[in-house]
Amino acid sequence: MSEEKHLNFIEEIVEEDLESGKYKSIVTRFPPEPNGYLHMGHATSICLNFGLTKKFPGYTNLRFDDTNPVTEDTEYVDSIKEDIKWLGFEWQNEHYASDYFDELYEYAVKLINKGLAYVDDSTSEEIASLKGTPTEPGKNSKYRDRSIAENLDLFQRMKAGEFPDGSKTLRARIDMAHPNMLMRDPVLYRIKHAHHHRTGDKWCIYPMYDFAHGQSDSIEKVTHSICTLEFVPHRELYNWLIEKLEIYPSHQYEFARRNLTYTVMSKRKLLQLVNEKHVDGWDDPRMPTISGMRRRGYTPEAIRDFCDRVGIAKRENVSDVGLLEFCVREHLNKIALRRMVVFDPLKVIITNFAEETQWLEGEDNPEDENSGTRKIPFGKELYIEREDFMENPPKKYFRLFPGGMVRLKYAYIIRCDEVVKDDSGNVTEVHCTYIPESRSGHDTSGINVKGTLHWVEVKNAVTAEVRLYDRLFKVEDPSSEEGDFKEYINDNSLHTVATAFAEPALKNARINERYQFLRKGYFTLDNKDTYSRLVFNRTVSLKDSWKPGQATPLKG
RNA sequence: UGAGCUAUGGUGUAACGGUAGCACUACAGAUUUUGGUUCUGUCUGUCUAGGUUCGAAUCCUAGUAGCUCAACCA
Repeated sequence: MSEEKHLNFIEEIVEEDLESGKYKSIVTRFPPEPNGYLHMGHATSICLNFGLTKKFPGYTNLRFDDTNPVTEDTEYVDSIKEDIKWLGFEWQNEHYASDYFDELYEYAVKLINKGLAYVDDSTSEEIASLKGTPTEPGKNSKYRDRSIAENLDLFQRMKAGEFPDGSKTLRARIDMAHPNMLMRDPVLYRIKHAHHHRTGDKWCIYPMYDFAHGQSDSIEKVTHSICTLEFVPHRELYNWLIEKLEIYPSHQYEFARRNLTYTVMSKRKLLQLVNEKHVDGWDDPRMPTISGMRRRGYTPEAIRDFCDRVGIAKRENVSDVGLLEFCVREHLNKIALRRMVVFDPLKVIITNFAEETQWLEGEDNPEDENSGTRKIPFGKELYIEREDFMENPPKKYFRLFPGGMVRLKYAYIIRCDEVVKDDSGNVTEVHCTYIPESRSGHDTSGINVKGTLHWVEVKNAVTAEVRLYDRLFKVEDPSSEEGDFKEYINDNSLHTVATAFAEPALKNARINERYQFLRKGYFTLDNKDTYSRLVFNRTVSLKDSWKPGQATPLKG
C-alpha cells in the first residue's frame, strides 16, 4: 500500500480509462515517417508508447506514416526498426499507412458522397491566399460548390492519373472562417506521380497526414494515439474526420517534445549537420540520434532510465544532457571492464626493477563480484600519463612529483627520484624506485599514499586510436540563440588521440563490450572504423571533482 | 490585432483543497589502491495581482510571459 506511483498525465488517463471500463486493454502505436533517422526525441516517444503497454494490458504497433513518397525510403524503414529493437522494445504488428491506401480512398469517396469534400482546381498559391491568416477569416474557393457527381468523377480521374501534379486537390468542406486554420477546408489528397517505396506506381494520389494518420489509428483500433504538442490543433480535425467517417474513435493525446541541452533535435537541423559535413553522418557519435548514441557506447538501459527519470509533461522543456550522462555512467559503472590506457605517455624507469616482465593480476570490475580478472604486465619501463607528473606541484596534488610517492594501480608504490629533460627543458623521463613490499594485495610496506595512477608497461603495450567527444554545441540551446544555429557548433567536439598505449588485454576488445579506462572514462570499440586496428570512442568521461591548483602545468 | 497550449529551485518532474517532495547539478564532509564508485549533509522554487476557503501550487477572475497554427510535409 505504500507503493509510490508517480504516473505521468497520460498514464493517469489510461489508468482511468481502464478503471472506468472504457477499455479492457489498450492499443498504442509508434508512428515514424521513414524519412530520417530516429533521435532522442523519438526515444522518448518509443519509451512512452511501448512503456504504456508494458505497464498496462495491451500492445503497441509500429506503423510507418509513409504518405509522402518523394521523401521516404526503405533505408529509413530498416534503420528505424533496428533502433527500436536495440532500445529493447517489440511491436505487436508492423503496419504501413500505405497498406490502407484503398480504404483511405473509399473514406474519401464517402466524404464526397456526404457533401463533405470537394475537388479543388486552385493552385497551391490560390489555396494559400484564400486561407486567410490566424487573425482574418479565409474565403471560399470557387470550386467549393461542385456537385457530388462532379466531385466523384473528378476524384476518380485524379486517381486514374488524368491530371498533372498539383493541378487538383481533394479538400474537406468544413468552414473557411474557422478560428482553427486547420479546419479551413484542409487538403486531403494531392496528386503526385511518384514511385512509392511500397506501393510502387499503383497510386498517383496520396493522402495528407491528416487524412491518413487518424484513419490508420482507427483502422488499427488504437485507443490512445499519442503525439507531440504541435499536433494539438490537428485534434479537432482528427475528431471531425472520425465522426463524419463514422469509424472507430481513437483518441489523440499530446505531450511536450523532449529537448536536450547542447544539441539540436529537429530532423531538419540534424540533416543539415549531416549534409554539410559538420558530423560524420547520422550515426556520428556526437549526434543525438539513436544510432549515434549506440556508436558512442550509450546503452539502451541508460537511455530508458533517462526517459523514465525525465518524465512526460506538457510544458516546453530543455533537459540537461548531464542527466543523460549520469544515467550512462551509472549503468556503465556496473558493467564496464576496467582497463588501463595511457593517452599522453611519459616514460617511467623503475631503476631497481629486474629486466623481466612480472605478470600481475587486476580485477575486471570492482562493482561486480562475479567479474573475473586479467593479467597485467609490469616491468622496468612504464608509461604513465604526462599530466600525472608535475615538477612543481600545487598544494593537494596527489600525483607524482620529485621526491613524491604514488601507487601504480594493481602494482607497486613508487618514489620519484630523478627527472630527465631534453635540451629545451621538457621532461622526457622520470626515474623511480619501487617498494617491493608494496605489491597490491600483499602490501606489508606500511606506506600510505594519496594518489593511485594508471600505467602501461612499454614492452607489452598495444596501440589504439582513441576518439574523445565533447558537446556538439557551445551553448545550451542553439535553437534559441540569435542567428543560425550552426554558428554555435563546438569546433572542438572531437579530439583524436592517434596513438594511445593500452594494456595487452585490450587486444581482445570486442564490439559492444564496454570498458572503463581507469581514471579516463568509459569507452567502447567504434562499430565502423575498427578493422585492422583498435579504435575506441569515449562514451562519457568519469566525473572529475579535482580542481587543479594554481601551479603551472608541465609543458610538453 | 484570432484560436489553442503551458507556467513549481539552475534543470527535469511530483504533490489531484491539508507539512512543497524526488532526481540531476552545485557546494561541504566521510570512505576509497580509480581525485571514480558509495555514504552523509547543505543551498536554491509555486509568474503577478485580486478573489473563494478554516486552509490554495492546486479552484475562480484579470494580467504577464513562453510556445503552436497561415506546407499539395509529418
